[in-house]
Amino acid sequence: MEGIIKKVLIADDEPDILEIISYNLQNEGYTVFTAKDGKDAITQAQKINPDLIILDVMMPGKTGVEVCAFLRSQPAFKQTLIIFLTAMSDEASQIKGLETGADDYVNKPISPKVLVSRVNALFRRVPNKETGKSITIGNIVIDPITYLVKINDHEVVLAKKEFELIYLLASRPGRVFLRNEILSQIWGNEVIVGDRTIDVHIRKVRQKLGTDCITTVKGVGYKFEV
Amino acid sequence: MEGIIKKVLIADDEPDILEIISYNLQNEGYTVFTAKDGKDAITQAQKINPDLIILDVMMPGKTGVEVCAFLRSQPAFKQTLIIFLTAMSDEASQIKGLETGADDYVNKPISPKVLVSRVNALFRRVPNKETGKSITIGNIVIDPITYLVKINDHEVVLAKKEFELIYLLASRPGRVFLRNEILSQIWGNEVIVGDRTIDVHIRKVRQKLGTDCITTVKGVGYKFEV
DNA sequence: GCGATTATTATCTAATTGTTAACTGTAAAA
DNA sequence: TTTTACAGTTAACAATTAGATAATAATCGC
Repeated sequence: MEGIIKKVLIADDEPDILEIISYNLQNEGYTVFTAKDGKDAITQAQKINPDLIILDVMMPGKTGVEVCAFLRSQPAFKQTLIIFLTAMSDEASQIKGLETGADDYVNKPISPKVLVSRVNALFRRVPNKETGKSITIGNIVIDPITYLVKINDHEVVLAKKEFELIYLLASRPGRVFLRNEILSQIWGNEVIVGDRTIDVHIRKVRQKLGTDCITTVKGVGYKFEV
Repeated sequence: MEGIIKKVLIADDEPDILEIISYNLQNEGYTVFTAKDGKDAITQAQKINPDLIILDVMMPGKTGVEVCAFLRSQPAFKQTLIIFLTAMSDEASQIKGLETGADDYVNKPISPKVLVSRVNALFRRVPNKETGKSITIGNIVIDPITYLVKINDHEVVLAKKEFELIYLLASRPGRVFLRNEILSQIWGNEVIVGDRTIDVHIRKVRQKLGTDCITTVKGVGYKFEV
């Protein structure tokens, strides 16, 4: 059943906005959760693992941009859709917002109907979110919430990049990920790292996991296989 | 190899707009094509198969919305990203635009930088147009996603060039590929390799596959046959 | 700020993959 | 039958690519 009904988390400190957006999205068939500030948004996101998060930029405590940056640094939320909501319509903040990893940026005052259209458009493009859930393949369990990998119930502790690597590869078992894809998914498009960096991480993962579940496809990339 | 450089088609009847957007997208590394009206946009789209189409809504002849609706009705363009550009900022047209199947809707006056950010955001979300489908012919499956060739469920591992060769030939079974075509498709037009290079690769593929599914057409080229 | 962990780079090595060259086989044309 | 024009075969060589390891840099938690 999961994947059919989409979960949307809305974070805004203005109750009115929360209410009107909730109402409109619920009407459209989404399951809506709300958060009243940035910290709350993160807590809730981790609890309910939503398909989409709508973030007000100006919130007390943590701003929407900070929340987005934090979530995007976690493998579990790399693929989660994020829309910014803001009163600041200036160019610079819009660009900044989109570059932080948001999928859309909507200026206030908001037309609820336009927002709903934009939400629909995003979901049309990304039909089923494949991340956020723990992945089980054979005797290996990879859980992005706890950052733990279990092999035959034996826990393996991986560093962040190592975890992101195995999680990415395991998200589509068998599929070859080009080095470029790995770079843009894990390091981002702006960051430039040397050629051997991926290899070194791959090596560490292979070492720690013991099992050789990562196959090299020379000249192409790597893939997860059991 | 394709997949890394994205092709963007821009359709607008105002040359100034075309130019400024082209310039900014080219700077960002995209390959840009332009069309001056709706009809032209469709012709070009079919010719170059772009990854993203930016459509002005108000164009002489066919409007952007009509172009979008037409393209979306064709299987080849179901996955193509589409952004509307428009002076009409009213709610209704925005909703209409998004519901026609557009992925984003940007109001004029356009900030080129914001547009570039939005284009980047879309490509970030839809990174790989799943380049290449798996080919099944008889008892042979050639899958570019996993980089595997299966013969009667028996997996054969090919090197990169070998795989590219069989994939190219199998993409049009029965059709003869001239040696020149093979060279330009797999090696590219700049690279110059000796006459026997293709033969050697063909030989390895034949050897590894066991089955002789590659037929030599003397004086012409090679073709895939079962 | 300090120590520990994690990430990246540099360098070397090993392995694989790609190309060339020289030779052989073969089938059609002269 | 001989010639010719290709393609096939093979092995040697070249180039590319990834693995290993150690050293350096950056980051995190206290």
